[in-house]
Amino acid sequence: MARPRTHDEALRLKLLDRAGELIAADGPKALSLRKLAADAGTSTTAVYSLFGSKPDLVNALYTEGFRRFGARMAGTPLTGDAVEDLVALGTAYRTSALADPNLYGIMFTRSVPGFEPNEDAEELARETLKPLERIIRRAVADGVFLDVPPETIAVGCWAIVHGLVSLELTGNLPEEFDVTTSYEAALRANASGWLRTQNSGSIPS
Amino acid sequence: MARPRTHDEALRLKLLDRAGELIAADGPKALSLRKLAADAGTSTTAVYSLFGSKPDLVNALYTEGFRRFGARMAGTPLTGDAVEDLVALGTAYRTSALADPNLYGIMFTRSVPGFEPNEDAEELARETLKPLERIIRRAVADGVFLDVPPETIAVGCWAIVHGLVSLELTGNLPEEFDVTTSYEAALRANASGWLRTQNSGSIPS
DNA sequence: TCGCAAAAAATAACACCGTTGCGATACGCT
DNA sequence: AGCGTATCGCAACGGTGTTATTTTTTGCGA
Repeated sequence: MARPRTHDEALRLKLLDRAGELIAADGPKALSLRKLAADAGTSTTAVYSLFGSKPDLVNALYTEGFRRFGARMAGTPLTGDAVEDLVALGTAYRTSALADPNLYGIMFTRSVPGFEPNEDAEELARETLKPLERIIRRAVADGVFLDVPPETIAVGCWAIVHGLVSLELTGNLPEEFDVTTSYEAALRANASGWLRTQNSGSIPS
Repeated sequence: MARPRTHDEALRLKLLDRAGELIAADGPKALSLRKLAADAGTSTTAVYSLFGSKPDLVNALYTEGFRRFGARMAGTPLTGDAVEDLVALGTAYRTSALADPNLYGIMFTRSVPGFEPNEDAEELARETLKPLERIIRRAVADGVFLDVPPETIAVGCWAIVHGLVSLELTGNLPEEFDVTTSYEAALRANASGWLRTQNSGSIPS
């Protein structure tokens, strides 16, 4: 039997590229397969051959977003001081989000209605949080942080950065708010809250 | 000249009610004006007479959501202990969100693409956070919390609850995760991080 | 009471969307 | 070389939000 030619990799990249631009420019609502195909000089059917459907195309964007995000996280220099390192990772997280807010929306706030990441993509997403977990696990083992399940602390740290960034991106922060300074203070307060020496007994394990 | 009759309030409530049900059942994507009108036994144009557009209808849902949410927040009993009260408010926040996740999405995560709340709705939303600010302002004034701008602390507290709830609702938490317990621990750790007695000098004002 | 201006709502159209049959095409393998 | 199949353009289907037009309903002034 005959073998098909391989998928057109150049067209695939071009579509992903244009899709990213469309979303970055006018939000996820503005990503239409017809506009995308016209921009790329092809037809909507090509998208279905290359990706399967619109959600599958978004899944590819999601994956690429987490690849870049993971690289940024893994590349932040660490000092060994748990609190400082958590602040540093949190700052890298915000930098990533502000660099492409609409991509952040796809990755973290389900901003494209029909889309849910597939299993591979979710696995990749989980992988990017490994540096966070490593820091926390060691701080707990060293007795620097409270003796609670490291996942609990990790989720708490993820939540504060995600919450702050979400509020900032959706415009829910006060007008005269010094975001950068307050962001760092909130991260440091949150991380400090898990310190063992300062909270002996105040948080149940 | 002739005076117009007032808007049909019964139909207005019926449409809002059905819209809430549709969104609660199948998510914001499933809210279609045609389905909504058919359900209510009317036509799509009625929605335009009563609300103006689909985003305006969502704005009404948003407002109603914040009215209920604000009542829940204002109704939580407080003890006077800042940390405990912040945990209590945070728990009420989560309870509210879990009661109607899709409404929460409209209110806090812009889950309906074209929609942005109008000025009145945003003012009402800000109003619901007043109990939070009151607690923090007093704790700072009493020297219980660090001497940083109360808005900074308020945003941090809002961010942790919003972050945790968002992660839970989007299914980003680990499988075997005890949400309720960890949620409370994270809230308590975050609030404790702002205590003055335990963090003297570690956070810049 | 009645009529009339104006608001409300229905009908039907428009432009757009994601998706999918259907043909035509171009490519890899025998 | 030629067959078979994956790929892709065309056109259609059912759906969306919105709007122009027409009809109905309404409440006040005569």
